[in-house]
Amino acid sequence: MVGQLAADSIERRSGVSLWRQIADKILHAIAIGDFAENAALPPEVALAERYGVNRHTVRSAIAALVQEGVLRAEQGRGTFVLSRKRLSYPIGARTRFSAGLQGQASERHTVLLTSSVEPASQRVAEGLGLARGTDVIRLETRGEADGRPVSRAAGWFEARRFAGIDAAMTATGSITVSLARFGIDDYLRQSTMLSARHADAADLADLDLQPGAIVLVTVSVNVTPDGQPIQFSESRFPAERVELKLSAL
Amino acid sequence: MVGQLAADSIERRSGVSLWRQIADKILHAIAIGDFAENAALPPEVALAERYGVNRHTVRSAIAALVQEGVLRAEQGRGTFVLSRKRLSYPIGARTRFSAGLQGQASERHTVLLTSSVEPASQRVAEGLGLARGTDVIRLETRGEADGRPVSRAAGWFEARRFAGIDAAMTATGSITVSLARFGIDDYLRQSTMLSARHADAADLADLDLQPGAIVLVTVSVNVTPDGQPIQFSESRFPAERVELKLSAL
DNA sequence: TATAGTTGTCTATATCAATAGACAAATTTA
DNA sequence: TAAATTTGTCTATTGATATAGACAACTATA
Repeated sequence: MVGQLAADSIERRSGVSLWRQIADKILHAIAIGDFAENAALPPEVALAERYGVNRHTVRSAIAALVQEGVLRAEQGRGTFVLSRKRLSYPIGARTRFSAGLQGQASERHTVLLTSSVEPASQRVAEGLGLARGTDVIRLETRGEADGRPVSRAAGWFEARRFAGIDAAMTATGSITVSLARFGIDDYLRQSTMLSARHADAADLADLDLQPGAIVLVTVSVNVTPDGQPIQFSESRFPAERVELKLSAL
Repeated sequence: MVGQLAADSIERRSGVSLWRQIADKILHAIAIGDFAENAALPPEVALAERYGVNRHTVRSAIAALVQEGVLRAEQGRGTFVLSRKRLSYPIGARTRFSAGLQGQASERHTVLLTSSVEPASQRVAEGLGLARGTDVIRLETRGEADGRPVSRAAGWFEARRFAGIDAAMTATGSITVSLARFGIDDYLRQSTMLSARHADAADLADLDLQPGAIVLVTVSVNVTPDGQPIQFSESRFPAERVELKLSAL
């Protein structure tokens, strides 16, 4: 006996199919460490009995997770866990992407996907303390750990002050280093709003998720030590691969 | 024109039904303030066209939200928004339940549901720095704002040190005040782990949710100013009614 | 080698989810 | 009052979801 899946029941006529709910439960069990890497899942008939559903329904759930790269099924042997526990992503006053993931993933980096200049929307202007419509630079980035996307972020900077930050980001691959080129040696996370929702079409593509997944969303403002706003950002994290560790803000 | 719903598409064959996805989108739009209280939703045919689905599918989504108490439909007139924006629940070093919700809800309180003594599980023991199996008191509470549940928490305290905290909680209705009776004038949130998942059967009952809803889950340890653990807790928040505001120390 | 245990595939059936169209009922507006 | 707009109800059909049972294919082990 290796792992223990939650025995609580599942909901019918909920708008969420039974196989999706069971897949979520298996993901959760793996995420909290109920199954070690390469551990065998209970046989399909046992899972079916535990959740009170047909074996084929369990198979649908497993098929989705195999498709997702979480499980590996071997005929005659069993079904095995491929992926490790969720990454624990730190959120704090001095959160820096790669620093906090040390020891959890052997390889990690941030990719700049697109950059553009646009007029500040209402919320971006509010966050940065600018007039609405002021030109801002938008950087779209993706954070990856061991080749899997673990975050997708959009960051906005005042265009006049940070002209060329997109090039710096491309060259250095780091927001922190890029900001240093503009004389920002230190910055703090001023405020963070946190919510969760179902992944939409953009999330599915950006984070390589399967439909029905859940994303955590943070909206935050970074400021200099003297309180001057420099960056407004919205980040999305796949809840099945990441949990957030709130440290001293 | 009053509100603006996200134009992005919805996912078919995802394990999450179209009506559930549309209900989620409407909830989100209300939550971020796209619709004022008592504002009219676009007519069903308009919504159906926007999402590329049949009118009856939109009606299923609306029916679920009416059932949930979020919308009110009036034949011949339209469909109207009942509930306000999400509560912004503060999470910080000194988070106290009711203090942070001032101004967002006219009435708020914490109800003690059950209390019991049990041997500490592995994670509770770890969090409190006790040996596994040590007796701990478990308090189950529900936070309500304007009559609607906004949180459901389980808190564990060392039984020997905090004997009678359940009675104090019943009498005072406040964890903070109860702890003061044991000489704890101040305490800090040491660490918080944050995740999100689909609501299970217990969440549905505890938080008065509809199947398919999403809950935010925090697991945290409170300590005295000199670092001594006093409380281990797990809280669940309905993502459709609450967002978390991570504040500074 | 035989047997038990496991995943894979097939057929069949019932129920839920989604589409389609028509019209009724209530409200607002011209 | 008449017309336009909107929600409510009904029937019918299609596709996805879930159940049920049987058996094949593969693996490990007695």
